[in-house]
Amino acid sequence: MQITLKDIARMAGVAESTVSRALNNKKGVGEKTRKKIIKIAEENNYRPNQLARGLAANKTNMIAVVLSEMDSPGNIEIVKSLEEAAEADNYQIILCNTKNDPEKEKSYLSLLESNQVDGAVFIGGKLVGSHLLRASLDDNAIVLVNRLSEENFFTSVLTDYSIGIYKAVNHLLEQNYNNIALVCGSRNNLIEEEKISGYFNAYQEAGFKADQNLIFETDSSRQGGYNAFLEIIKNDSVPDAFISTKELTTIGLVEAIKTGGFFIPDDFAVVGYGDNILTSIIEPPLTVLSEPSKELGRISFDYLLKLINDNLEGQQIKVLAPNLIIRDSSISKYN
Amino acid sequence: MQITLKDIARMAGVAESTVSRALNNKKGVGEKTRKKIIKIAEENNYRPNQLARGLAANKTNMIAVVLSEMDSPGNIEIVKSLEEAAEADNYQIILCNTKNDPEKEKSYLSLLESNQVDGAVFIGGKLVGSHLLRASLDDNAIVLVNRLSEENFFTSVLTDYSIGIYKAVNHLLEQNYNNIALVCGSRNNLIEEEKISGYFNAYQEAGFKADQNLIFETDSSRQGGYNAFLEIIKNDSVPDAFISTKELTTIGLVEAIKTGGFFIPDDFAVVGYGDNILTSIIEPPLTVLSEPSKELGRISFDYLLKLINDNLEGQQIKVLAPNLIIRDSSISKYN
DNA sequence: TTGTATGCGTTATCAT
DNA sequence: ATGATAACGCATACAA
Repeated sequence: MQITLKDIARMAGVAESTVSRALNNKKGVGEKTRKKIIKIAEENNYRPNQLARGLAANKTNMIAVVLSEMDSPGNIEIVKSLEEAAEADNYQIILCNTKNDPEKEKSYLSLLESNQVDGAVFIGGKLVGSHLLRASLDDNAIVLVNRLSEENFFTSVLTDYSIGIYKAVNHLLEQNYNNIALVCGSRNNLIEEEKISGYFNAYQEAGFKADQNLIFETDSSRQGGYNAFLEIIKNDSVPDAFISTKELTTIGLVEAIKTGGFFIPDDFAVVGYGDNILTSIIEPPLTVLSEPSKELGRISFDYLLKLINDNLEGQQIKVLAPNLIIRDSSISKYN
Repeated sequence: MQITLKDIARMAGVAESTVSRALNNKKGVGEKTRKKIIKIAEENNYRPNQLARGLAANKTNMIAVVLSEMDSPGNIEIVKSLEEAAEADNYQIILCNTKNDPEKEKSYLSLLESNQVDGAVFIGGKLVGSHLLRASLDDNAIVLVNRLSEENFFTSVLTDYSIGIYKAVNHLLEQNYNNIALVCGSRNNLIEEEKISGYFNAYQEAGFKADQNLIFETDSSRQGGYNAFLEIIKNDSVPDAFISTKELTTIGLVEAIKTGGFFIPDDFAVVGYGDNILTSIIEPPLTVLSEPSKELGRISFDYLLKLINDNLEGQQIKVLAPNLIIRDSSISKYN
């Protein structure tokens, strides 16, 4: 059995409360007794029982990080960044993978409701469900990352996909690609609608007419991107460029193009998503929209911490713009 | 404030202990009262406070997963698999990233000592330190994954790197590559010694003489692999094949070769490490040693669960062999 | 400065 | 079958 406060108190010949104060650096303890207590604690490798501490103080120093999917390098990057921020503030992270299953999300939410964590950040995923809404009413500390919804009462940190796609389309138009296909996720997700609006905005501003038929929905997997290409080239009007808006979709799309015997950017230009190791090693080097993963992680933890400590007034929404990193895959040779 | 057992008890007009029994499906509760209690609990969205529960029952249903590095796709894969296994058994995962810092490892170990988690699995990393040893004496539930050391008292799940490298060398020799360079990590890690022994074994068995000078140490990063190649070609005797034993090193190595204007496998054959998306999209398709990540995760959780429940007698060591997946990068055209 | 006492929300051991 | 009560290990308000 572990050694407890009581044991230390007995050994030091003082009361438990004194030990508690001494070990938590609270004032009201004589310097001599404090020294003695700390010495004894160290000698015996005393570790406060965090459960008891949490129960008494109503604080666990743990947060839940709820991931919609673990296959996305960007999401992992966000988690890494969150972990660093959390560690600096002495917070532990409980990792939750929902695989986009709302039921799992609901069950992980009970970590909050059962006081196991002080707060939670939800990364990605679909619409906010009623379970999340209720959690917000219960005044829990919740931050949303890259998740959008109609009734959003939550503090959020978002990537501005609209401006991102806008930049990408603009760039492609400048390179004289005019039939730009947009490969995105299911439109029942508001985030995808954002992308589409950026697409139309860019076309409109440039004075071109966007073609509704060049927008393709697919799931966010590698296979999804692969299949998307196969579907697209079945069309009457074949595009001359692709914008892929998810990380793995991008990979699959490029593979499909190459497998089909086509060349990038000669036959098709490609703008992918995510400045990660994948898009940096695939050939040709890919022009991508780069998500500010580090910032997303850091800022969301900042917000969460403030929410936990009641230092955040009202709903905060931070929107970060992705960068367009231009590489070979979108540079027309006929310019 | 959350609703508690006491509240439910009051509403149902029974004692707290009865509520506890009813909600935990323990016997000794009348069917009618049980139904009534459950109904009230559900109506009020009651969530047992896990801290209190853990404190009383000395069980948290949480485990720590301590990662030496998060940049390895294989490690992430292990975590995913662990998460699935854990979720099935109603365990939560606390994610800990040590970045190979022994101090951090030590601090994460206190999660065990402070009763915050029921057990911990350590993935990768260097030698077992004295802190871990002490933890083992304290009878904590600990499982080691892909970590080796002299004084190893721990239940472990290991990849047999020796046999892996052996297979790789054998394969390359068969393809008539005779000067095989081995790129591995620092030899102060026993796991790396394992690799080297596999290398020598294969050479010896084939009746060839292995060249000590063809073994190169580098860190496990992409840059490490890149630099390794640059160093190696400075040598008098240049190899005709490479075996890279880490995931990111593999990527860097291939990049260096290609950047140098060389071709794979014409100028150099390459056997990489890790059957992940990276090695599947890099060109040419890479022959790799495939680590059984899924099994590593699953089995380590199995062991851990048994340790927690005192169902594991003695020290268990499970060794899994990696597969050699042969693709273009190691197939000689002159065969 | 230090000690006493109480509570945090459960589970578990006794009675009844 | 049910209830009263004592732990679990700590923090904290209050008393001394």
